[in-house]
Amino acid sequence: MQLTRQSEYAIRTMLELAALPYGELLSSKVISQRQDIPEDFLKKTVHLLSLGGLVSTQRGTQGGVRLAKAAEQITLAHIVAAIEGPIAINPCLAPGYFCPNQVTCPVSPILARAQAALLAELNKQTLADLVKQA
Amino acid sequence: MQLTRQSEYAIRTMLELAALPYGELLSSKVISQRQDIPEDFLKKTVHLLSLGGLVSTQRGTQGGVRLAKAAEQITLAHIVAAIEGPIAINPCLAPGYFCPNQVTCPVSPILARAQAALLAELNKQTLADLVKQA
DNA sequence: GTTAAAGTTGATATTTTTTATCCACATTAA
DNA sequence: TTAATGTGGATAAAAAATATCAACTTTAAC
Ligand code: FES
Ligand code: FES
Repeated sequence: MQLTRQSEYAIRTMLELAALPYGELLSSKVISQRQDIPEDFLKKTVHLLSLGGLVSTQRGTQGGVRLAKAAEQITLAHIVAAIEGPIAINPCLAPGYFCPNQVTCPVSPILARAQAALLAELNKQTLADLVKQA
Repeated sequence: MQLTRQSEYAIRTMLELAALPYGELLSSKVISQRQDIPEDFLKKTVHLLSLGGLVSTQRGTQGGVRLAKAAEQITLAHIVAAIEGPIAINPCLAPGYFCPNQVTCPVSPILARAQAALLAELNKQTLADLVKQA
């Protein structure tokens, strides 16, 4: 019932990027040093963020990572989903999975509501809001 | 970000018990057969529920497990907490842990709110409500 | 009293997931 | 041309979750 450490790495990375002037690049190496995250592991994390469309990357000398869209359009839920996949507090609630018991299962509606509430909160504030507060 | 299978076992067990006339015993063995849960693993799960004050147990022949309080006073949140400990979607939010960054950390308030929303939903309906629906 | 049914407890094994490391490669700006 | 950087895949190490085993205690039933 916890976020993985990798999600936390991703959040911290996104906060670093969002604090920069929009469009500016920061290398994984620098991020890993500033945030004390294992460099090679962070690289993969950044790659996941990239696949999720949250950051774009630039190879080569002076390359790095930058936000792929405005910080106003990014929320914690987006970041977590990019790393861990769609948030599902129970396998039965994962998209694409149809549980055979679902019709009679009295638990699943409650979990569904709980999950929706969780998600709603994670979407309430944008990355931009977070940076302002810090 | 998921409930463990053990929590699911616990929920299914509690539903079995709540379906019984109040105070009636059911042995771990029978529950494990009905719900297709490894018996020895279920025994430990039941023990956790017992430590959490949700069920009481009776040793010896004809012994078993029964609800320790009315199904109206038990929610999913209680069950999960008995198995996994206090629900914390992030280590920083675990009771007793004081994160040194908490003062400046912009993420923690959001996670705290998300966690509260999750918990509220998990507490909204009682075990008794669930049994009625099934 | 004996016995068999049950919960208790702790050790250990297995499996799965998460985290970390390593390295060969592709791209690109300087 | 070269050094900095992301890409991608393999592998290892660590941690957590799940499962199994076995010796023990309690207790109702006979
Ligand atoms: S068991 Fe799958 S929905 Fe409840
Ligand atoms: S890092 Fe602990 S509260 Fe944010």
